[in-house]
Amino acid sequence: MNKTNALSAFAALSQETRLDTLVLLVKAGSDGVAAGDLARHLGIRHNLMSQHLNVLSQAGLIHSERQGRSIIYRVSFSALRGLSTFLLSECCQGLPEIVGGLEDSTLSLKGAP
Amino acid sequence: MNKTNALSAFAALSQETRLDTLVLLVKAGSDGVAAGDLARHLGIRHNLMSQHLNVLSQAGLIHSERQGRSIIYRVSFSALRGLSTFLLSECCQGLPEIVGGLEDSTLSLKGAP
DNA sequence: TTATTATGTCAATGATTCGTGATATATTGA
DNA sequence: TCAATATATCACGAATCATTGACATAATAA
Repeated sequence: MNKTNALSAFAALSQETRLDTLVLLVKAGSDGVAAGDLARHLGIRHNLMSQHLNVLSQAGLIHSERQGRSIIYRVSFSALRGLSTFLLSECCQGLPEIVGGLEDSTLSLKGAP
Repeated sequence: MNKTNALSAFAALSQETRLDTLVLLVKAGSDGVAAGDLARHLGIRHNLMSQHLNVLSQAGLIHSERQGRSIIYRVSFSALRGLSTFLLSECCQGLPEIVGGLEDSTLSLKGAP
């Protein structure tokens, strides 16, 4: 994840519908979610959904795969990991004042059932 | 850091000059940097710099303080920490596939001289 | 094949954003 | 006080973005 990728990713996540979409896809995990289901969940039209999905795709944050007449979208774990690393290492420079102890606040989630 | 704050922060960081500005301010730490020095460093006009600084301020990512005729800008450690937590916990849901082992890649920086 | 379902693409429009030029405010020094 | 320095604000045009409506494509079912 270089600066250009990160800029695209930040831009993609700066829009509420797209941020909501990403969270839905993260929660769905490797199952993924069909484009239509995403649109229904978010209460937006299918063509607008399609365009937002395209932005997230271009940013490399999600991938898609056709399954029958549906198209299943899945989050890219590696891209999200890359973005997280970029934020912590490049932006925050790994400063303890910022990232120190961050592990704990995320570990609490990781341990939850 | 709630969703609205995070959206503003992502928007602020989706522009190259502003991302560069934030990194400069993180590197400067609690010393901060004067607005004019930032503009000179980044090779942009002072009024454009001022507007970008305003966007970062509105997003809560930086603060300013007048010092003589200069205005010193400093990064908000807590805001950056909040944004990092939001990304890891809310967006990535603390999934091990994404955030597992992230500590190590940032710790390596923290330890560097 | 025809109809239906699921999704994508294109063009248009209003809203927002980026960068510039001109002007205004605050601080310091002569 | 007057001039210089440092920064902010305002107004403008160009560019980009979000949303809509209309049309296109792909897969399945009748």
